[in-house]
Amino acid sequence: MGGKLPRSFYARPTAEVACDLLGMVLVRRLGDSILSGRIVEDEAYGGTDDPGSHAFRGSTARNHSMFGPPGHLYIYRIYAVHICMNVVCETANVAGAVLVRALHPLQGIQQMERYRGVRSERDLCNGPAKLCQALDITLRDDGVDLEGDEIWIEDDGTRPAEVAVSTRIGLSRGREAPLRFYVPGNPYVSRGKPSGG
DNA sequence: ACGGGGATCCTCT
DNA sequence: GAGGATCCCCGTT
Repeated sequence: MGGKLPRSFYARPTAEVACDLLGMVLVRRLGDSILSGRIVEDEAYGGTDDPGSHAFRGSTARNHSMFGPPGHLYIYRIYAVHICMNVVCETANVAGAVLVRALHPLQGIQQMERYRGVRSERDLCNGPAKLCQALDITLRDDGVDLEGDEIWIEDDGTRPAEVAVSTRIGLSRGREAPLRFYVPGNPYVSRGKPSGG
């Protein structure tokens, strides 16, 4: 147990945070409702030294949050349609963020089904854009502080039985780096295929 | 189960 | 002006 993760948890090397986030519970408060799910898959993205990262070419208007203080969200739109959610790591002015890729739904499943428009529990949060839709996380949440009371991550004492590592999914550059972490055999992991190297 | 294509628009070159 | 850290739908095995 330990409750809401403090900023110090995020103020570490990004790959280390990505590994440690497996098993933690992402919580979204919407009014009086609580939606939550356990993180079963994520990826680490570095700074100006990581060609697969949005921060590779330095700070811009879009990736600004990646260079900010740890423990905040970096949200972006992808393929014109979808939203992805990242947790900012490292220290201020050093870019680094963990892309949350899949959740095992826990609380508020009926509400997630409404936001997603699907009934299958396994399809609610098994992809980075799916989980944002399920938890009603939008571009307006870019920069949100995870020490606040809208979105946060908790440690409920549960740890994954096993952790596996692979290359990241969907990249054309930075494909070789083994920075994707997931719980092998977990049915809520996304269907994407690692980019390989 | 797996794979290809379209949607659709903002950001940076 | 090109190209996405994706999803969904529709094919074929």
